[in-house]
Amino acid sequence: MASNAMFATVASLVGDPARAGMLHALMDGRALTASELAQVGRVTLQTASGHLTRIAAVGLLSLEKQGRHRYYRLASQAVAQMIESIMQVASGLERKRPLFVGPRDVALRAARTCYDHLAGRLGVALADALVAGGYAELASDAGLVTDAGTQLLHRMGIDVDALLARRGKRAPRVLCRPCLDWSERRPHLAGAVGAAICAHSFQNGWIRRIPASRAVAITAKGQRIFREDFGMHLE
Amino acid sequence: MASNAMFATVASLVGDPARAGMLHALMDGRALTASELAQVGRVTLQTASGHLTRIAAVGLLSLEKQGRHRYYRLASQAVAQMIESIMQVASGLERKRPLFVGPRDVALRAARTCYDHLAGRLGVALADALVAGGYAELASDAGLVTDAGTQLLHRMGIDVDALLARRGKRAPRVLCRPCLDWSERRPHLAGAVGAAICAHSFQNGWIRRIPASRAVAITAKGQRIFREDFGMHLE
DNA sequence: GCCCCGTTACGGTAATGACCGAAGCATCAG
DNA sequence: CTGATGCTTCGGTCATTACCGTAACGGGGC
Repeated sequence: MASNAMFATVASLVGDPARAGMLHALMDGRALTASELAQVGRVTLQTASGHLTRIAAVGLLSLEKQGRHRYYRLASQAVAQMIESIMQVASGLERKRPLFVGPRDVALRAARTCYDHLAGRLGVALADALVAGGYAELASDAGLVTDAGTQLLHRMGIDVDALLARRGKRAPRVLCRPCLDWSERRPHLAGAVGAAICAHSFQNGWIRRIPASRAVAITAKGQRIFREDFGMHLE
Repeated sequence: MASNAMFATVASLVGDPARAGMLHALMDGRALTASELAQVGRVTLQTASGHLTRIAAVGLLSLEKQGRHRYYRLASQAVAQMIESIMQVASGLERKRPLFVGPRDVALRAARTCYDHLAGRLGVALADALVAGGYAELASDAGLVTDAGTQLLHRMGIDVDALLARRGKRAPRVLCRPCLDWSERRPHLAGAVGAAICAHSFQNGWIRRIPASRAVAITAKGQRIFREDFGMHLE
């Protein structure tokens, strides 16, 4: 069984403030260098390096060397989902407090990535629009993309069928995972479909990353497409 | 936002071996007394009491007094899902090791509860049977119960429609959450539907709890019903 | 009244681990 | 080769915290 020891080890690895900050930063799915992670963790490079080797040794992070840089990224989707679920609990518990909202939070709340899919008001608005248009159904437990939805996505250039076939599709219907947004407290689209939409949005210049942050900005092109093609209400 | 501090606090609370053991024990969804939790955590009563008040103060546990006993239980489904996802990661990382399987593990692997639904070979077999019979569809991301499935459950005495109406049903279809089984590495049925089936199985004497464990035993009646009515292949 | 379950407090030990400075190793640029 | 950069490793300090004995206190149950 999942020995109690390993369970505690994993949790305690996440439980340190410096490491938590690093993992948090890695939640956008990209790979970051040790020095970048040292910054977000607010520790010196040596300390960060120690943390990173420990986390990687257990297997929560994977390492790829590139020249004299060493890039760390989350080892798997499972790790991302774990962090997400902890954030879920943490933000739920914090709701009592007089919730401080900084300027960086403003951008994060507007639109951000959540490992591999879109979150924030953008993510929730997208999910709402898909549901309202009959393109998707979404419950707290699970979601699915309707036939109309797969057609819409196909028109936009996302081939959902091919996507699921590549991943070893099991169900005859296109199912997807809802992900409760910690800032909006409403579900948005995650899973393979959510990831595909997010990746496609970057590729086609609908959104772009805001440097040194998980936040993303919606481009003018994106504004138009989200509004006209997806029927979204932004702001 | 979910402040980094609270995030780390929550994770570090789970990250202590004694507390991890207690939370693990609470994953069957029942409420346990402080002394029972002290036992599973392998610490004295004072130490356990300290841990418990700390966890409860943050909000991961809820307390209900009953006579001279104080029962602790997981505060919410979100907490249970968080623990589940950590277990997920931990068991995945441990797969390299020469996996020790004790006698207690045998029972756990056969059939157990996972907070509010069934897991282990029983849970997976149930999910497989529902899928094979066209009663459900299950992907790694999400799942749904088909019309045939709701009818089957209705015949067995579980009114899925009423259940979802009570919970504020949003989607026109009956969606449910898959939960990757850490011992079988295959998905089983979770969410509202999974919980309903589990509760109903207890009520009707198809299964019963094995004392001092999350494991459950399948009764003779249960054997028959699972086999004949659900078309399951047990063992 | 006494016993039981549980919390709380005090005092003390022991282990853990977070942290930084300085040195050591790679890689890249010139 | 040389210097600069990115990162790791080593050594040592310091703070945190888990843990237990002991003990007092408080309610419930009998």
